[in-house]
Amino acid sequence: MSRGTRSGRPSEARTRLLGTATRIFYAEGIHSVGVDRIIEEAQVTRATLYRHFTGKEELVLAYLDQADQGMRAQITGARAPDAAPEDDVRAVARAIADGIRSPGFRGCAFLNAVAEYPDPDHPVHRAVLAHRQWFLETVTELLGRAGIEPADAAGRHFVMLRDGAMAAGCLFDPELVCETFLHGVESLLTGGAAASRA
Amino acid sequence: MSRGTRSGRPSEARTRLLGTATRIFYAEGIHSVGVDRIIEEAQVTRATLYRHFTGKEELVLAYLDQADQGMRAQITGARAPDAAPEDDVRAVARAIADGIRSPGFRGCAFLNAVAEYPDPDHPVHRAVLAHRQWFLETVTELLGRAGIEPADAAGRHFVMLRDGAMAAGCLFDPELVCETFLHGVESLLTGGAAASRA
DNA sequence: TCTGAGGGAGAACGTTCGGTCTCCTTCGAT
DNA sequence: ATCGAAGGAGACCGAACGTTCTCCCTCAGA
Repeated sequence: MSRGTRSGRPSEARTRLLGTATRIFYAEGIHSVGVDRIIEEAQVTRATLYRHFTGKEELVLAYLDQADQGMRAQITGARAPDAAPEDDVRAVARAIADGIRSPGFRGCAFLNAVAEYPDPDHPVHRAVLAHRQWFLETVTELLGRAGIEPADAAGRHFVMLRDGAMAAGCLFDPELVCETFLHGVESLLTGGAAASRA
Repeated sequence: MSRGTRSGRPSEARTRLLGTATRIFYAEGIHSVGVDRIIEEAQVTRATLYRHFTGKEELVLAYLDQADQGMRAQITGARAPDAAPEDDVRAVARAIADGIRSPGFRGCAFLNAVAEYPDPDHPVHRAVLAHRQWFLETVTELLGRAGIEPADAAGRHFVMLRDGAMAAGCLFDPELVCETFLHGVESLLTGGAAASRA
């Protein structure tokens, strides 16, 4: 999918371009930033952009693809090979909470993107759907391994909590959001016996 | 706030304008639709738009204000004066679920809007925050009346489920989303004893 | 040594953007 | 009867949009 340099790997200008696009798209949205902003901050010329990408849309898709890969790495990194399955779920939840608490958090890149691309047939919209499908399946499998039944309902519940936490994380107090989220995940794991903590 | 006709109420052109803007903004986003589209579909002229609104931004604010009023009406309408407090919560949840299931549902107008206006100082962003604050307080009060303690934590939990449901409602199967949401609300009300239904 | 891709610099393309303007008509209230 | 707001029709503005183009330089691989 990524058409880098003919001879070998990424190309420095392309890396700078994609990195800058990622930072700006995530922080400010997609439709509201023009290619001029991106090429300026990436310190490349207009021609360089269009040598590596067919247009802005492909840049957006590359941005989401990078975010997708980052999240996959984050999740596989959070799982411990010899831990209890429930602890893998907790680790994933903790990783999500850490992201929400981190400075510069601006919500879920995919939920933000899909808000700007409502058309279900649009490539960007489809990329979001594909990512979410993978995430749901991954979480469901993790919960099933942890013995939570029915696993698919639990997976949907987990994703719903996550979506709500990601959406509210940059609109409310992130600490309270994370507390609520982790609490919800815990009661999902223990079957609702975690209503003790404030 | 609404500067309608000098002599009396709304003015028909203004109503058409706001209705069209509401429909298009909700269905397609804000930045990606221009004023030309709106004045064309509202069948008014350019001058008429700028006679009733100072610019596009004020039109966006009016759109969100209308959505806010609609939701307030929906919630006060869902509450029954002589019902048990928990049933008021259930009624609100059911109203939300009905919205998600309805055709043309495209997520939460406020979450969608704030994804396009990340700047916390922007009037549109602030309008979203104000709406969400009202909603959180309203739900928290309802839950407190129902005897759910601590009410503020329960309110945040409810809002988190709602946000997740609204976000996923137009990306997954709405039926499953609603089922998951209502199930989550029920277990919030009964203290986690609602893990029986599939 | 040559060749061709990568990249810089920048002009230019046509389109759309949000917004302002003038001119004319309708119509209700004073 | 008249005055002024509401509205239609449409020209117009400068700016930004995404995109394509030419020209030149550099540098690594064949």
